[in-house]
Amino acid sequence: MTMRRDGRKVRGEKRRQEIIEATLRVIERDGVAGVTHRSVAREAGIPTASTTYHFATLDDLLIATLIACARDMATEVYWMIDRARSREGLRRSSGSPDSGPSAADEVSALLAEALGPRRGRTMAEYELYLLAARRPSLRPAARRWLDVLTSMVKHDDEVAFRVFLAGIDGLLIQGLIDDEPPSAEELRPVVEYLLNPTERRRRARQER
Amino acid sequence: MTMRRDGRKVRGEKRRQEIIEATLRVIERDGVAGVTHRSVAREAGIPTASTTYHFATLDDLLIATLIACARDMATEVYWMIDRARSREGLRRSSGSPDSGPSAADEVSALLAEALGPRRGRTMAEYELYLLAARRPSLRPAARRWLDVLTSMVKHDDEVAFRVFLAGIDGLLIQGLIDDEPPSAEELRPVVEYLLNPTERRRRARQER
Amino acid sequence: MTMRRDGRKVRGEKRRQEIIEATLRVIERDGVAGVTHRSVAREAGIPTASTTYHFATLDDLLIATLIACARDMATEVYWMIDRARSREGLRRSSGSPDSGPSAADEVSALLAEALGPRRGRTMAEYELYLLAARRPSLRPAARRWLDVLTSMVKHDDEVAFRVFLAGIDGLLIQGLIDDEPPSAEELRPVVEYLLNPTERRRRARQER
Amino acid sequence: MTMRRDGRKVRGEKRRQEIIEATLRVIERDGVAGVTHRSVAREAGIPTASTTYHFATLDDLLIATLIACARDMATEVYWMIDRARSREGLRRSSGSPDSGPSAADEVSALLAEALGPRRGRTMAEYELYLLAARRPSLRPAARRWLDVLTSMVKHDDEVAFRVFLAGIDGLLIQGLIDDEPPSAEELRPVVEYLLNPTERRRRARQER
DNA sequence: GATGAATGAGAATTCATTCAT
DNA sequence: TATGAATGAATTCTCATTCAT
Repeated sequence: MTMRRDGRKVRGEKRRQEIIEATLRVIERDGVAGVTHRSVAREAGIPTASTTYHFATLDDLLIATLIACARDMATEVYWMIDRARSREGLRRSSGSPDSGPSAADEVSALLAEALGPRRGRTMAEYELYLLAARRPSLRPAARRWLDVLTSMVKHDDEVAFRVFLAGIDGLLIQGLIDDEPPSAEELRPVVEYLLNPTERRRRARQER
Repeated sequence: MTMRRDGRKVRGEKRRQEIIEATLRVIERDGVAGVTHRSVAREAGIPTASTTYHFATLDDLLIATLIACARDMATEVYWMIDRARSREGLRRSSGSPDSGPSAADEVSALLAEALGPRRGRTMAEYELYLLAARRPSLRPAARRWLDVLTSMVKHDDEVAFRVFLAGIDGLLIQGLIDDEPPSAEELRPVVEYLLNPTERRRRARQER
Repeated sequence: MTMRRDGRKVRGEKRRQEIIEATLRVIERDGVAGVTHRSVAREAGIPTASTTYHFATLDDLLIATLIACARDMATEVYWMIDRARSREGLRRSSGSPDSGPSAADEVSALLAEALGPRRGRTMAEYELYLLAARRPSLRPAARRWLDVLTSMVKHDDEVAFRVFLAGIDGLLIQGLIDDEPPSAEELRPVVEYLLNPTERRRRARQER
Repeated sequence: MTMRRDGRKVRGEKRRQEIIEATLRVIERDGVAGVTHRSVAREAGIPTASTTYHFATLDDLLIATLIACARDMATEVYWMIDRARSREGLRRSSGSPDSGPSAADEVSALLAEALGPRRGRTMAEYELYLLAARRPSLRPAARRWLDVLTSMVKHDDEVAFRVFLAGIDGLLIQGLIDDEPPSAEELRPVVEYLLNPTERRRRARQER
């Protein structure tokens, strides 16, 4: 078994990646409606025929791009949770329960970022949702981040967890139509509320 | 002195309405991407030039349609709340606190309807959100239903109310990418939680 | 015989004038190609149907405008010559042959103005020439200024006069494609030569 | 090692030439205003999309065509002068100063031809002037024939030469709005005057 | 008379896709 | 494999013109 892969294939794969990245940039800038073989080729600085060669139909291109986008998003969520756990672990072992940012702080910051600097990307992700609403084949991709979260977070309170997931989506989509993107501070109380019923309960129980 | 308006203007206004309604049907069926002067004219059974006459650019057409859509939606929410209040008033005066559907039942039913029979319309509304995300001029329209709710419902707990609004949006958009539209029963616990977390908690404690 | 004219007719005539003026502005700005019933109506701030009412076809509109333009131009040339003659008469009677601007100075200044501040108008006039080249009915209008000059200026040297007329047109059209409009100073020697080659030569000989 | 170029590019270039030639025919027939992607395709006997493929915008098409037209014109002027020089050289060496057509004869004949059989082409050239007046990028092309003449003809009298160039343009454009194209005979005296006013006057004096 | 509505025609342009090299 | 050329099919949009009020 040799590791040597056909150089052409490697290059081809690279080209595919370039195209997908260019497509994502186009979606961020102009929305899914702005995606054409030509606009993507223009964005990537390659010949039009190259996009049609690697993605015969526009659908192929869109699906590949949106799946890649969902994959990235899921990966990010994955690492985010992973980092959060590490920190929590450290915190516990060090016996300093109150130091460092709380989960609500972190989530608020992430939402603020999604609605501020990464606004284009967030819009692209919701266009993915909407496209998936019309095309069943895209639905698994659109559900990816929900799935990752669901699988990684232990949720003793099923309902509270579903509310949390819905709340995040609602905050994001509503944040997209605010005239000014909301700041982390503005979002924090709501996020806290979403995150913390359990906590509150736990605390409530401890208080008893 | 008569209020007689120029008959031409009246007919023109009627034609505009027809076009807007046809556009909404196209959006429900094929999404915003499916809207063209031609497809709308086809749907309305009128000449193409008639759509371009009344809405010179595609944007004019989309904006007018989505604003009309938002207006309808807001009106609906308005009446919905109004009916709910009447019922509550009746219930109170009749002294039968437990009869009739609860608020959670009603909201769950509405959501299930939005994701089932009225799925196309719901998708159209979220396409409005997304378009508004890119076009500030559409934002007031996109916020209409939020505004109506905010103005009509007394919310002593600001944060809980914001969570409720976000949660509804999140449930709807997530429901759109479910393979099977969720039933009212599946939605009910989450809605209940959104409507009255404190209550829920209290009950939960009592059950223990 | 009463002077009372139908008020409506008067107003109609005024409207026609407005339209023609707006058309000329459009030609100056965008060329003959930019003239449409609609663009003119837009420019004049009146309903589209008003332009089609007063000028049923585009040709009617263009012809009327270009004839008006030619009329203005001819009138201007007429007064220009008239003023020049008055001045010359004054100068002669006052016995001061060298005071005041020479004919060459004046013509150079006029050309510089036509190529500078009045560039748009000059382009419009040459568009008239070109349109007249294709439409015999416009030719008399296009020849107006040549005719006025021919009829007003006594030209003992027929050939020299024809050279003068051709030279002026040539200078103007060439001036239109210069990157910088030529100044009166740059034009003066050529104009002087066109106006009085014999004189010029004689002087040159005397200087030797 | 062969110079073999990609056959596709060769064919593409050929197609471009065909389109440009068809465009020039359309301009000669109907003027710049008659040029549309469709009319040109019709004239060339090719699909409409082929014109839009090779010249994405109408402007690209017009500019390419008018530049080609200017190139042709300049080339013609070049050879014309070249031939004139050869003849003059022959004449001188043969010691027969008066035989053959004079320069004035030749220029008059050329002008008459430009206003008669080649009228369409001449109009096209002046449409180039006018388009160049509005678009700086076309000006170098529009000035081509002036430049060629300027560079090839030795002109000890700068002013007289500028008058000559302007006069030619003036005669042509005025000839275009004559009801009957002027004959070479009618043009000759003026051309003679333009070519050699000094000489002419001197001769006139000697005759007296 | 003036003007909004209406519409058939056709403009430029863009596109997905196919083909040949 | 990669890419220019090519083209049929739309798409948006503009227009001249007609008609009814």
